[in-house]
Amino acid sequence: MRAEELKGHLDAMLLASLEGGPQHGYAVIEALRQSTGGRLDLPTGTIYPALRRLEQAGLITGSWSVVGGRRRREYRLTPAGDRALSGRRADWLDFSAMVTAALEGGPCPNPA
Amino acid sequence: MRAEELKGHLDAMLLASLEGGPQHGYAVIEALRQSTGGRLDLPTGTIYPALRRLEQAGLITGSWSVVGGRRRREYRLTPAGDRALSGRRADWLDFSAMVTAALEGGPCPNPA
DNA sequence: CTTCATAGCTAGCGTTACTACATATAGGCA
DNA sequence: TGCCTATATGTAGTAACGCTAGCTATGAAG
Repeated sequence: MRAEELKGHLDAMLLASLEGGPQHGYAVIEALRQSTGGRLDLPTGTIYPALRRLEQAGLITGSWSVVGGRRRREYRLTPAGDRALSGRRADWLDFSAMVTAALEGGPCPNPA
Repeated sequence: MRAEELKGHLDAMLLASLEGGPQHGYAVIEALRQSTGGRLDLPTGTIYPALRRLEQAGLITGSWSVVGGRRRREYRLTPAGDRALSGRRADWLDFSAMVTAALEGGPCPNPA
C-alpha cells in the first residue's frame, strides 16, 4: 500500500513513531514498516520534508549526531508535539468513524 | 469536521451515497451530512468537480433532468463504479487498519 | 573498486479539496 | 414590485500534500 492518501494522517503517524523515544528519519521509515506489518513503506522524499514540516511547526526538535561515522538527525517530540499527537489520535478516531459511516450509510436501503 | 484530509476517500464516499440509487449533487451533500451525523458538510466547490472527475473516470454517468423548474444533473453508478466502490471499501478497511496500527504501534515500549 | 545499506537532502510534479465567486429558478414576505 | 432564502450547478484560482527522480556521502562487503 502506498501513502498517496495519507493526507494529514502522515503527521500523526510520524509523531506516534517518535513517541517511544527519539529517532532519526531513516529509522522512522523502518519503524513504520514494522508497526504496519510492511504495508506502509514510505519513500525518503516523503519522510524528510514531512519531518522538517513538523520541526518548523514546533512539534518536534531535531539535533545532529554522528553514529558509526554517519551523521544522523535525531528528532524528538516537544511538549506541543505530544499534545498534538493526542489531538491527532482523537481526530483519527473521529475521521475514521465518519468515513466508515459514510461508506456504510450509503446503501442501507433496508432498515429491516 | 472538514474534509481537508479526505484525499482519496471522498470518491469512495460519493460512490457509496449513489449506491442506494441515482442522486444529484446537492442531494449527495445532504445525504453525506445525514449519514455522518452532520459531521461532514461538503462545500459545493468540492462536490461538483469531484462528480465530474468520477464521471470522466467512467464510474458514474450523469443525465440532466428538470424537477420543479430547476435543472438537475442526476448521477448513477456504472458497473465499473460499482466494482470500484467494492474496491474502495476494501482499501478503506486496509488503510484504516494500517493507520490505527501505526498510531498504536508507535508507543508500545513495554511489551510486558 | 564496485556495489550495497545506511543516512540525508532538494526540485518539481500531479492530485486534491478548498475558497470565492457567478449563474439561475422557485417561493415566501413585505 | 423588490428582496431574500433555499435549491441547484458551475468555474477559476489557491494551498497543501505526498511522490518521483535525482543528488551527496560514509561504511562494509565482495
